[in-house]
Amino acid sequence: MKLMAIDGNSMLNRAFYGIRLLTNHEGLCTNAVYGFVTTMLRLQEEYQPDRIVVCFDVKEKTFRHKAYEAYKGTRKGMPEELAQQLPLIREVLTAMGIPYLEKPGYEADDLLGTLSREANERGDTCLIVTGDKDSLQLIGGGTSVLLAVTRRGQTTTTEYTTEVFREQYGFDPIHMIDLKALMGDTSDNIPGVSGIGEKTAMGLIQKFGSVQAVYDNIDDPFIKKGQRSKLLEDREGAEQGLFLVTIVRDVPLETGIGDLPPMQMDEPALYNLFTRLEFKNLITRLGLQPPEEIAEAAPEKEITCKEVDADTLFAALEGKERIVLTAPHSLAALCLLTEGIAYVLRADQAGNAAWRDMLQKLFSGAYPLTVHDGKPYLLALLEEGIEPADFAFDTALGAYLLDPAESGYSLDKVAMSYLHRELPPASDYEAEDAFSPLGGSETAQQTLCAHAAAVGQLAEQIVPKIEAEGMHDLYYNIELPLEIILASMQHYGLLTNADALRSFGDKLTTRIDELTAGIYEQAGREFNINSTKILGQILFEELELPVIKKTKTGYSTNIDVLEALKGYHPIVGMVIEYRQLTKLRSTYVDGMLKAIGADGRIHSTFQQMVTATGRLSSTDPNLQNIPVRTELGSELRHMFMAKPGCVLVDADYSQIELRVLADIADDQAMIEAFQSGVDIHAVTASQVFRVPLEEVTPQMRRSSKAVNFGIVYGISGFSLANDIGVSVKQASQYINNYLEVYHGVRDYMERIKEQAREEGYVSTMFGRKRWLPELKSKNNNIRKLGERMALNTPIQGTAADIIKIAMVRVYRRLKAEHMRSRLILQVHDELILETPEEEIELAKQVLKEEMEAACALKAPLTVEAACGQDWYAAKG
DNA sequence: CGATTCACG
DNA sequence: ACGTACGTGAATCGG
Repeated sequence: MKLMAIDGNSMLNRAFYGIRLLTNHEGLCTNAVYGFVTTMLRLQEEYQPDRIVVCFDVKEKTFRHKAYEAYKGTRKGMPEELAQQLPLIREVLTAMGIPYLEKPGYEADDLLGTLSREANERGDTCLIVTGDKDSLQLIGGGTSVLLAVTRRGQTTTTEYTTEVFREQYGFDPIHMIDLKALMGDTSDNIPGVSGIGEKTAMGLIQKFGSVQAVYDNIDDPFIKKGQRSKLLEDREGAEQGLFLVTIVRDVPLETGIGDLPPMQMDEPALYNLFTRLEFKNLITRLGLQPPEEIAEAAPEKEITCKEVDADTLFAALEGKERIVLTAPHSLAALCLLTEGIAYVLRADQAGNAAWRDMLQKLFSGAYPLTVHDGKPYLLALLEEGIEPADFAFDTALGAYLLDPAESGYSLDKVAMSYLHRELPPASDYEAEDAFSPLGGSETAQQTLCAHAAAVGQLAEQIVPKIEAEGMHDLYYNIELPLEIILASMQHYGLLTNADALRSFGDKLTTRIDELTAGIYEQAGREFNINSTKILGQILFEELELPVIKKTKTGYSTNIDVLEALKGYHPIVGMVIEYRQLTKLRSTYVDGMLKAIGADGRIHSTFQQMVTATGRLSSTDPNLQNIPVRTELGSELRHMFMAKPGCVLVDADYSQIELRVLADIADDQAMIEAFQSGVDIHAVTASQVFRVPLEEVTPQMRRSSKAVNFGIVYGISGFSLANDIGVSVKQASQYINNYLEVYHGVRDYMERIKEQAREEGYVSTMFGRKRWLPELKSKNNNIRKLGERMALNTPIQGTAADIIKIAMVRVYRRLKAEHMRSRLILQVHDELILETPEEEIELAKQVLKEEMEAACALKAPLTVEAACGQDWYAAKG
């Protein structure tokens, strides 16, 4: 028989430090357990042992230890994130049917030693799995050691037999004890002979074989004088070392080898456990099935795949309640799945006009299409001049609402999360020639059908979950209709003046060249100004300017630091300007030029499934961070224009987040402040400083404005102080005064944190949810971060909901009134239309009305609209 | 590919 | 005693 005996503590440690922290939804750390299980499975497969047993340390603790540990909140020397995984691994082992041993007063080593001895005496072989070299002494007589090394998250093992060990160390494994006894080990509290290190000890044992033999031959000329005196001086260290290092091999065990049961997985239990731990790929790998009734529904349904023409298709789709659509984004082919039959159509089998007619009919809204990430299809249709209707359901959007903090909602990821299945890659059908008459399109069709089946199964799970979470309205009235609006915004794009952009860039370059020369001169040499590392050296080492702040890799050279250094050296001001100008040139001038399409317009991508709060984001290029705060930067906005005969109409909410806060917190004082004054920061100042509105100084207003912002983010005195340049004490005083006046806000801050802790999530006014596992973290900083998220997310998220509602309303109103104005941009609290000149007034009115009516807050929303030939002018 | 910096709301 | 404002995306450096 072959026994595999695993050092549980050593392997857990290895996994914990070798794999980045993983947590499940609830914030439970799982990386060590995950690494342990995968390593164990791999070894089981490779070595095929007849029995596996895992040994753990249980250190006896004195009362004093306990008190100390309670104070520290952790086990001694063990991070909490690892400690909390100790009970988990026992649960996993139980579910896997793998026995484990622990005995108070003995270390895992001792149990391994005893088990291996017993095994060898019975004539069985034993494989010890550990990361601890001390165990190498156990090799021999039928026992070998698999020594584990973890690199880049991968644990590899080397099998040490007597021969392998001898080859490497030059002595027998049992003398590992002697080696360690001489050299000692501070981390294990083994004294060793002081002054004797690894090299010397190794030489001595190789020559003499054991500690005893070394002392028996202490006068041997091989031993150098210095070493001899050290050895003689500290013989006690060696003796003690021998005792401490020697693994006990006769622990009285209740369980003998013969009693060990073979591994027997309790699959349902393991399924549940791995589901809780979110070990999705282990579920797949072990082929675990959900317990009982779901197990019946889960097996992949056989679907039939047929290539058909349009007429056959429409006849088959008539009256169906759900039709799943998959296709390459080019729409070169379509796969429509309904009631177990997948119909495939290919553009190359139809005439151009016929294909277009078919698309028009299919996407007209007459057929309830379910897709996964529909925006690319909508975009392709718009490019064909076809105006599609909303989809009936989009599983990607659903998955996003159910957990907006995930990183990406590609079909393969979502299928993995919900169906625990690996799908064939979309590249099978996204490839340019996937449906060319020549190419082997068999795979493309099959994958398309397989994906359709997966989307269908996803919908079966996600549709009811959206209902159960109370997200029906959020989903069907906000997110789903928004998809096509975003597609159309991307489709229209924003007209951009490339020539003006280039000449602005040239202007920047001229100045950048001057600055570069000036900076080199001041530094006394040429260097890469863009390199923070070198810039740091120049400023803080060569020019010896005071170090204000450090990053974890070196000196910080960010704008706050540079501003603080401005008075010290003329180079600083030049660097500040250099930074600003190069930023403008590379990110904006060059970046935008690269993005201008053949039609002279920039077609950004509006991402609907990225942010954890519900906001949109904009990429390739990002049009939501075009400069505005500085005079020079805002000039860039001249480059974004309306086409001839049109203007840009820009409408933005005034203080939407604060109004949302006033409403959510139901803070009377703040609601009144909004009702009474146009200048909320001044009104806040007047209330916080208890002076009449007329006597509010600019300084007071500035402070109040910073506090207003800070509150929304989950303020601290420290950060506010940093922001407005007063002492922490002073800043904390401001916050206190503020919360004194706005006690509804103070109550909200407490309430929301507590609620979030209890429920594990926060939600917006419209039912958007964000899970906050951070609140359960043992790490104080992470928990604090979680609290700030709990505070901020309902505010930022509700504001995001509101402007999304406004977008849907504006889009529908423009359509209903047959206007030619088009929504082209959204910047979080701002909407921009491209509007024919004759519609300007109407467009402003539509924007203002629909945006203000999007949500009736106790502090009512107000919108300001302006227009102009370009974005600069339209900003009012 | 992570870290740093900086642009926006 | 310690670290410190929410949410994004892009460019750049350097290991």
